[in-house]
Amino acid sequence: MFQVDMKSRKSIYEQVVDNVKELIVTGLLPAESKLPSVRELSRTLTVNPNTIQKAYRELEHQGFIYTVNGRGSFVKEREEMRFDEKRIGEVSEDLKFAVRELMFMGVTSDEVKEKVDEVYGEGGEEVDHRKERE
Amino acid sequence: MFQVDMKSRKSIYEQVVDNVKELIVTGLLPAESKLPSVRELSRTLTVNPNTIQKAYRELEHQGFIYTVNGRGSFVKEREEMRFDEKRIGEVSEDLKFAVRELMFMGVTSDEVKEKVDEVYGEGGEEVDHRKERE
Amino acid sequence: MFQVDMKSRKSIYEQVVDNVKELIVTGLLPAESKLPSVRELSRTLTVNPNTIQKAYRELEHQGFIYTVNGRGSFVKEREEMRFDEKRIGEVSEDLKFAVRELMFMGVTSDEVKEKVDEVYGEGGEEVDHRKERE
Amino acid sequence: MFQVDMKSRKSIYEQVVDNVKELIVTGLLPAESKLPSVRELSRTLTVNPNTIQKAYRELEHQGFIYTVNGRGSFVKEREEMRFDEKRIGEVSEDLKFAVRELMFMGVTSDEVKEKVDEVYGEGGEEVDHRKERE
DNA sequence: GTGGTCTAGACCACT
DNA sequence: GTGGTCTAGACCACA
Repeated sequence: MFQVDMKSRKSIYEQVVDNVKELIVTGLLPAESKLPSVRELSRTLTVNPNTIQKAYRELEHQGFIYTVNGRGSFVKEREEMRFDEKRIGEVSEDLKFAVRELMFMGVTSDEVKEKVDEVYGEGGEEVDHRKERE
Repeated sequence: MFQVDMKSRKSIYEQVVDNVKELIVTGLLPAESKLPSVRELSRTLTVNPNTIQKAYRELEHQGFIYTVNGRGSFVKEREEMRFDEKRIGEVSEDLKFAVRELMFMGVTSDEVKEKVDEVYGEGGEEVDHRKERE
Repeated sequence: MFQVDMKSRKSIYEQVVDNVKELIVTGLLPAESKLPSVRELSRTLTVNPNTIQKAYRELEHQGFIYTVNGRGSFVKEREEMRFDEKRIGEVSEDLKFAVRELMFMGVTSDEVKEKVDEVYGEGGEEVDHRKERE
Repeated sequence: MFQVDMKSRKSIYEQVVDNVKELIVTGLLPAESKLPSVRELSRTLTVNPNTIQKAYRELEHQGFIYTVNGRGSFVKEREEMRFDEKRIGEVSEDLKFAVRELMFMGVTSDEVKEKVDEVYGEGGEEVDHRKERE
């Protein structure tokens, strides 16, 4: 479930951030579930606890998790993720950056939109919980 | 035509690389056209020549330009550039990662596609490379 | 009447301290009234008794309550509490610090004062202590 | 200009954050001015470079400064501080917390508002630059 | 047990 | 020179 690639160009803590984010966004880590403790994950991945803590703090900054001092870190409720215009702006920039590169490599606008639809297809059943329960 | 943003978190050499790529793909720098010399561009942008040197080496490495000792650097013929599927796959993953996060924050599929269109709008008339190749 | 937020970054014992203070200052816990016993409150809030113990000690230390062995803890007479100017000065500095940041972010003086009024609204009828002393 | 109190209950990095923030908000560190380098400030204050870096990163997260890799950290233009609702919400909570405590200690609403006005008085001439130039 | 902070010291990339 | 990352190991507060 958790993994880092020591050979990656991405820094370790960044990999952890993206890793956890992915798990949350795809629903594998549901709201209110407890993340592994800093020490535990650091043992699992055999990296320094400080590195994990840095990752967790970043996730907190980005609004994905919350941390309680003597108890651990937990996934935030989606409802409690305040609608964060700033963060949306940042991610939109990342998006555009990737789109530019794809355009650049000859990928058409329609092909990109197909990829977008794929994602909205994956998470489709997660988007509106009420639908599922009916 | 050439510009760098001193306030960006991106390193200067990376900005130069992206900048030149952009100019090539949009056709502003056509095949076989000569790039400014390292010294010249370093003066224009008021950055260290080493930085430009590094950017040109990277562009050569990525297959966009070629350098002839004593004469300068030139844009390759498009036929000689090949965009590998591997890179497209990697960037597609980046794209999906951003899309998932936007979806998670409540951005709709249509809004994402609007952003995609904005990028393809920037690029202008050069949107579909295949046309040219025909 | 008593409550703690398990998701808060504030430590539980700090929350209990603030909670009790609030009840005292708003008059919901009048002078000489008995506080719930450590064990009772720890059951009510489902937290460790040590945590409540610590909170009560802190409240005693700050001069809000007093404890009689074997009988329990009680709210002090207001005349016996004294709020030192030093503490008021410190909190005033915190206040100004926050106000400066809000000002910096473009929040107007009137908007800040609205927020102040909201707080004084919460407190209700107990707004002006001097009245009582007369 | 910069200082930390090793005896303070506040952590060192938090003191640095508040310290720098204060300098920025009061205009002593104008937009685009360069902050001392991580290493330099760490020598000045005789604390570990990591501690300073943590403080700087926090300031970046909060939108007060920006950092360029090989060049250093700089104060952001006020205009570039995107209107950050989330941050305003956080600081508003800090504000209310202080107000509650003041209310609690018998300070009247009007007295609090006086303090607010003091701050807006200090920074008054900074608020609208155009006024000054006329 | 948990997270939070701090130090000392190392290595890397970019300018 | 600059910041960015990482490690090892220590101490504290809180539950």
